[in-house]
Amino acid sequence: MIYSEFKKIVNISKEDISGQILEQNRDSIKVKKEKKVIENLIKIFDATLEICSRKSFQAMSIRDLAAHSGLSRGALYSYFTNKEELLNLIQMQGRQIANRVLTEQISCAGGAAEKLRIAIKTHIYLSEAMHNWFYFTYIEARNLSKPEQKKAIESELQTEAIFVDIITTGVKEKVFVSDNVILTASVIKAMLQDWYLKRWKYTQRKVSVDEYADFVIKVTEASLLRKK
Amino acid sequence: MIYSEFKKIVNISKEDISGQILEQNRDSIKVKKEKKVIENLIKIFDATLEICSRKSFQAMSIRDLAAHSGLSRGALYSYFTNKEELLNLIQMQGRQIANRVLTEQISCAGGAAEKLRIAIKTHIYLSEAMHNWFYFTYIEARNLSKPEQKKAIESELQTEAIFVDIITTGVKEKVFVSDNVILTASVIKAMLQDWYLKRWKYTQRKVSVDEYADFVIKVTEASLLRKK
DNA sequence: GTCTATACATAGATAGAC
DNA sequence: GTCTATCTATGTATAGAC
Repeated sequence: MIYSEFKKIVNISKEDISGQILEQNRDSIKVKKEKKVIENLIKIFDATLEICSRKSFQAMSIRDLAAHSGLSRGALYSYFTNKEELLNLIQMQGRQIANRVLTEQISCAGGAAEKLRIAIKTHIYLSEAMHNWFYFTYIEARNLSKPEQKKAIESELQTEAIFVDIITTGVKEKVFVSDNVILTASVIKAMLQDWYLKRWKYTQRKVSVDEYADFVIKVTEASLLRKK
Repeated sequence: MIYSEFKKIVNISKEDISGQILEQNRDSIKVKKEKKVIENLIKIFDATLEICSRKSFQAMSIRDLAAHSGLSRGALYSYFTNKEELLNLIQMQGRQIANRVLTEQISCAGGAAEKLRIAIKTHIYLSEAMHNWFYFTYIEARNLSKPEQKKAIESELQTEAIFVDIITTGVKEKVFVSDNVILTASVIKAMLQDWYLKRWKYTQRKVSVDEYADFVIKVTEASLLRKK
């Protein structure tokens, strides 16, 4: 799998899942024509994420969003009942895309060592293809409502659990050595997150996605594959 | 060095540096009595960081801050000219404390391998002792003015440079093996930051500061000390 | 379905009393 | 030095025209 191919898969999921968002939020979304809704939801989400890569969600006014999305302030309120709900919709959409792509990709790997490499690479590719969303979700997490916060934490722990599973299997199969599987998974996640949290740094230093992914794999394997 | 000792050093620096903050901001701070200023600045900073561990700086109103700090809204404006300046003061104070303690601690180490262990442990201890500040600075970074943002980035890169230096020395002395010193330093930083960014997770799992620090040291050494 | 105009709330900042 | 009262700006959300 090369990155450009990967990006296409993500974009297809994006339109696809905007349809699901409509289904799941029929009551808040006042516009009836499905085609119109999907088209405008994508406009609204993209504009929001673009603005929020520079300032916080709270600092983004509805006036800002209207200007950037091309819709008027009034029209925007046909797609969500209030600003907080917009936040929730974006969370929902992103999580659904990320989950789908991640599980799809990982399912087709063989042994634990290969699974680990693919999981790392896929996660980094994913956060590259959906960079604004990953950054947004991370940074806005504490501004969510309590129930939404809970969902975000669950999603975070679920991703971590994927790594815990892979490593545990690897230890059983005696390809990995680890005396603390959970901490190992935690620091892998920390390294994965750095890619989207400090993107300015890596861009500036011309570190490519693949270079970073390969490096994380190397560090991880140095720890897990080592002989005592 | 054990954590409880370390914490005392940080608290002494805190009062100490509030005095410096006053010197450096004589024109914005309208209150004249030095003792009063230091006392109230600490109240204001602590209250701000406490509130901002739960909501964003923008979401914190001056009314919130007045209630939590014990000062009235009017009185607060005797210590800063506007809300943004309060943000800058807190950045300034935190950076000065962190820099002082970090350089002090690292200076007294021997070889590269020991220096690396001490640098990792000190950074994690520091972010534990000043947790609210580290979290705040990270999460509010993009809401700073351009010049303040520049300072934050400099400070970030400076910390990274400490690790780059140590590793480079270690490679020269042939105690470390690394084909990409900068990426190695980057992922070490990522692991260090996870301690204060995901503190809820580690608290919940009852992972202690020392346990985490030792684990990060182990992962790092597995990568750097490995035989080809 | 989308627009413009506007009501209403919140929050930063200041003035003047104590 | 600190307080309360208040001015003013900004931003969310809605109503009603097109």
